[in-house]
Amino acid sequence: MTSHVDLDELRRNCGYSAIHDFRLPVGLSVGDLQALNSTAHDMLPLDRGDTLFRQGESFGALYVVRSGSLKTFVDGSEGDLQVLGFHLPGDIMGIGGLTNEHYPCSAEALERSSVCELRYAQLQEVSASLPALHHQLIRVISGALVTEQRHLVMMGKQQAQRRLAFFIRRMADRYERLSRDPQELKLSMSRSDIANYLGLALETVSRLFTRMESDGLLAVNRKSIRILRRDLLNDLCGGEIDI
Amino acid sequence: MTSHVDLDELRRNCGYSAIHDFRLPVGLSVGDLQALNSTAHDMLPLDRGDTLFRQGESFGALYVVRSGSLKTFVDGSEGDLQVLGFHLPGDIMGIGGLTNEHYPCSAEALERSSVCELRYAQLQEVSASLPALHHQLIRVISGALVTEQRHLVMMGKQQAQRRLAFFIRRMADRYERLSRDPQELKLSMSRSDIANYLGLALETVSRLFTRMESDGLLAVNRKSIRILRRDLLNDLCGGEIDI
DNA sequence: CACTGGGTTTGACCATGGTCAATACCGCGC
DNA sequence: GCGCGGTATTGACCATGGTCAAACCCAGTG
Repeated sequence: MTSHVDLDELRRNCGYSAIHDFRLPVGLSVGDLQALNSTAHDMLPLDRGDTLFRQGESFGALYVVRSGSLKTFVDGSEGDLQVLGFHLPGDIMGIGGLTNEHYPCSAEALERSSVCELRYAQLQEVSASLPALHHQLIRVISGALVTEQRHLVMMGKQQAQRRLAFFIRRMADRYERLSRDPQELKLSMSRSDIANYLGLALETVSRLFTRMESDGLLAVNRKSIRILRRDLLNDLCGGEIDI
Repeated sequence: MTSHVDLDELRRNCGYSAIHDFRLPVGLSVGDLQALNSTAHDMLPLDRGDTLFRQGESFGALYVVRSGSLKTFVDGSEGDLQVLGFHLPGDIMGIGGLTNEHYPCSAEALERSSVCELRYAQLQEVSASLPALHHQLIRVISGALVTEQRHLVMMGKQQAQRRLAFFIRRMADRYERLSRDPQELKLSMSRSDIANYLGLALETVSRLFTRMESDGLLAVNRKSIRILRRDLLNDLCGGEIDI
């Protein structure tokens, strides 16, 4: 088991982020964490619009967000594009590349962000001698799958407003996990990104924000969103967060 | 590497299905395959409507479809339900349960089907001594993630017709992989399942089928679909199958 | 400080596809 | 064979949300 001091030490370097997503409590000892940590390399910070990896590029590493945020998306041969997800600190990216040597989507920074790199070859090496880490890796990948399924459920909700409500609530949940104020969201992505993510038109999203504001549900100011009535938000979502 | 005879031998028992989805060429030797095979247990066949596992149930095993087909779906607390996928022979199910001890969705047979069970405890045991299998497991899970992303891309297509076209084409592709005739689909799921899967209304799907039929694209007879003009189908999808 | 430009909001209009309802079809058991 | 029940098709209607277009706001720049 890990003592507080050691975790705090790790927190300061890149490994921490990895640990955050390799969610504790895990079966990893302090030594294990240090081994894991040794596979993590810091990278130059990304500026808004910079690409971390591009769809089709050959796969080499997983990435963990340290600060800032990124989006992942696939683009079809004709301009059509689908945003797959938004990634906050602690999130792991590039998992889809594990199947077949190539990243199946692109990742782009939404604001100035830093990530660290887990070169897969090294990760494999380390985890070969650490069954706990191996299992943890599997859990993380499977977790990404479940996240994708949640996205799907959101897209299935026929009502536009429910989709957006769902989106906002999940953002708030993620903020809470990061021990940020879950009432006060700072959305780094554009309306158009949100719309695409939800399968809606950009204008619809904009309209819905103003509607929710005039319903007293939110206070919207550009990219800053304050949740005023969480209860009403939950009502809109309909159904609990069971999945 | 595996010789033909050995593969054929395995084909006869449950392991084959697993191998099919643990896609070859893999780094597994014949011995490895037999070890893998030893973890697979046949189960009593399921009848149409039978449940393989239920959302929320505690996770214990992965399942490989041997014959027939199943659907997976999540249901929210109020009647709303989302179909996540349809599973044909060779497909692995239950992967979402790896994250947190519980299946995040339910699985139900669409017709009389047989599956085999890979108890996870045993799988872990075997793969502990087989790095190749371990890596392969990771690839499979990641592959499931990518499949989910493809579903998402389909849901993102704004046009109902494009969604259905996409769906049909992917079904044909899967048929081809199973070396069935990819022109002649036997859809085991109901219109309502398809509609839900695509985020459409059941009536819309029905209408689209008849439209496509009168456009000379398909021949539709209830659950049997014959693809007459694959080229036109591809046109409808727009964009290539790049992802 | 004005100017420019991207992202955003708002409005008006209309098409796509959802809803409700009736009918048709097929398989199955009696 | 007949009737029944579930599934699928078809029709009519209308609401939601997409599209086009204009106005707006703020940030960054000269």
